[in-house]
Amino acid sequence: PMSPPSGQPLLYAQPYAGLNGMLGPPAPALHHGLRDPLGAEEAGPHELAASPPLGPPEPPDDDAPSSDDLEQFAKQFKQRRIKLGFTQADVGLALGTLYGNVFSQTTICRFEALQLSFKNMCKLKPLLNKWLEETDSSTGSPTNLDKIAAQGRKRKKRTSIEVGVKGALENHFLKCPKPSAHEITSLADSLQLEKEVVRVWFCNRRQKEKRMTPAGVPHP
DNA sequence: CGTATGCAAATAAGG
DNA sequence: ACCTTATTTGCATAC
Repeated sequence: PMSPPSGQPLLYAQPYAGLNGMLGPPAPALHHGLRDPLGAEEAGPHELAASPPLGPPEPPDDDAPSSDDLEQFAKQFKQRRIKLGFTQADVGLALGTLYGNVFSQTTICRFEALQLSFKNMCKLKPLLNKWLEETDSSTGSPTNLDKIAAQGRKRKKRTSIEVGVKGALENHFLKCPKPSAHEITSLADSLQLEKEVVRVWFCNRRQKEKRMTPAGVPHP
């Protein structure tokens, strides 16, 4: 009586590293040795099949990389990156001033370590590949024209909420998990936070709550 | 110093 | 305009 269809809350499954035998209904217990302090949780049979070149609504180019392709690319990317003398942070920044989306050192790090979801990896690969070509090739790339910042920064900077403020929010949450728009505005004002930040905080907090409370507790 | 990670903001997509 | 669920990122800080 649980596990709704396609229900896979928290934790991203490990996409690649094709080590999953495709079968084995109730016989997991096999995990590769990787950084995975948590995890060890799986419920959704995820068929990681290489999407064939077939596809109805396939956007422009962009073939469907296989897990192996990604693995290989990531490895090669890191190797070349280092050879060229760039740090992960450098790359993340370059992507920003070059294509508009900045990425953190963290993300580049995870890409190289294949620690992102399959879909996410596919999305970032073209970007990193382009940077690599741009930077690598052209030994003689004359003066690298660092374009204007062109802050196409699309993503909002992550807000760091102070512990004290966090406590206050937590307090309110206990009293009322779903405050009205008005209450949120008022709370945001008193805590000196943007209303949107507070609204999202509650959304995320509710999500966390569900995650912590396994289904149920039907009748205590 | 550059890299790896835990926790969790911010976002995406369907209501 | 806001919620929910699922995911993508990244601040902070531990290696």
